[in-house]
Amino acid sequence: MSTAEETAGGEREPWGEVAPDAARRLLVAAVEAFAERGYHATTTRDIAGRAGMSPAALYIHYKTKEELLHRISRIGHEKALEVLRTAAEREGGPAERLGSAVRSFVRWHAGQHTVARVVQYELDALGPESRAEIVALRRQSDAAVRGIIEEGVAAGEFTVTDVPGTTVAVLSLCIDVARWFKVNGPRTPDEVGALYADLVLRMVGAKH
Amino acid sequence: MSTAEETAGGEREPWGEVAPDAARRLLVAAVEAFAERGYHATTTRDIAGRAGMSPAALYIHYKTKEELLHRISRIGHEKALEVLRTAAEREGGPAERLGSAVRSFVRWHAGQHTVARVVQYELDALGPESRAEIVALRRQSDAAVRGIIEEGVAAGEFTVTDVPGTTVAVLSLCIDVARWFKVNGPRTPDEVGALYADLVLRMVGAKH
DNA sequence: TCCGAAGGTGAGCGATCGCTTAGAGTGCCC
DNA sequence: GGGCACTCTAAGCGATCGCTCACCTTCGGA
Repeated sequence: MSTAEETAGGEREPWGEVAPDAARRLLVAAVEAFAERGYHATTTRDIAGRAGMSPAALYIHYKTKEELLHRISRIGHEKALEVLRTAAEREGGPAERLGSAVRSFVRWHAGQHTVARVVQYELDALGPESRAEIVALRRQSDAAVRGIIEEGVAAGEFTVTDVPGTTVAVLSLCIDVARWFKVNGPRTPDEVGALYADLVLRMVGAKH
Repeated sequence: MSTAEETAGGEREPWGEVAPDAARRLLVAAVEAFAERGYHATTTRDIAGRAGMSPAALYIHYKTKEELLHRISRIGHEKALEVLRTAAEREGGPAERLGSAVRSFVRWHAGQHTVARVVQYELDALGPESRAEIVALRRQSDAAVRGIIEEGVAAGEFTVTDVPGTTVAVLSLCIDVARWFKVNGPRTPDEVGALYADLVLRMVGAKH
């Protein structure tokens, strides 16, 4: 795998684009709190406390608690989509590209599982217009995966009868990693990614 | 498939064992509310209102709001485990039994997706002792699936290198159905179950 | 040297939360 | 008919929530 693939999506500096410093610290604190307790169970006092600030300081940088969730969701989804696309658009046949996409996407959901948990499981807490924006990003992930599967079927490399259904299953499998992955568990994000890439290639009946 | 397999887990009368009538109505209302908005975003006034009662009536039948979630989680997990085991213990080879187990388990998570959503995604809202009880039930589901896969590998019918990892992936795939399944979507619970059974048999490299 | 913008705090407002209490209605057994 | 257990309601308590306001500090530029 290439170096570009490894660092795509800013896995090293997840929130480097957020400024100023206090706003970034609040956002990082919110990600931790939301991932641990969930959006509704997290208080603004808890977020501010984790960032080493008073409760009122939060409202200098963000209008509401929901805006914090919205910013986290949008940036997180964009990172995940970037990771997926970078791997999906590399050179090679459908099997190589699907395997690479799943490996990268899963590695991101495992390695950044706190962000991923918020991004994937707290969507309902957003208002209608914010949620619509995020759903649009999600559809692009779906289209990217479905595109490779369709290509593989057309090229005779995959044997899939229900392409939309298999696409949903593949994405569901990858996303749910964020729910069960534990940092102190028996597997590294890399190992889970490799396992899942193999499983998905079996699901689409890839010839090897 | 057998009639026993179709009705296992009380898919027709999900809360028939809960008495008296008012307690069951409150529990059904809580399932709906928790599934729609999440545990922490649901108020006791909302639950009582859906059941057509005053807020205070809730505390005649349940000590706290958390006890309601605990009861829902325990009963729901027991139903899901019963569905899984009934299908897993039927006659036939590993491939037939794994396919049957996945089909039934997925059909339950799709058909009872409101219950399943609460049961699978609101676990963190439970206290330590309640959560431990539920986690124990979940381990039994894991053991049931892993058992079949190990059997299939031993019999030379499956080709799986990482049995625990594949088991986690299979269960994750099935459980996450509760998150994305929509009643008015393009597929019935039966259809999703059939699709997923096929996908899982491919994942384990079942010979056919 | 003075000033205004920017970033921060302590105190607290109005609303709403989970939950409790006092008492009323109902049916069943003697 | 009287007593009692059970079920439910109206009212509201104390705590905590998201968020606001008045005020303080810091600092770069004219």
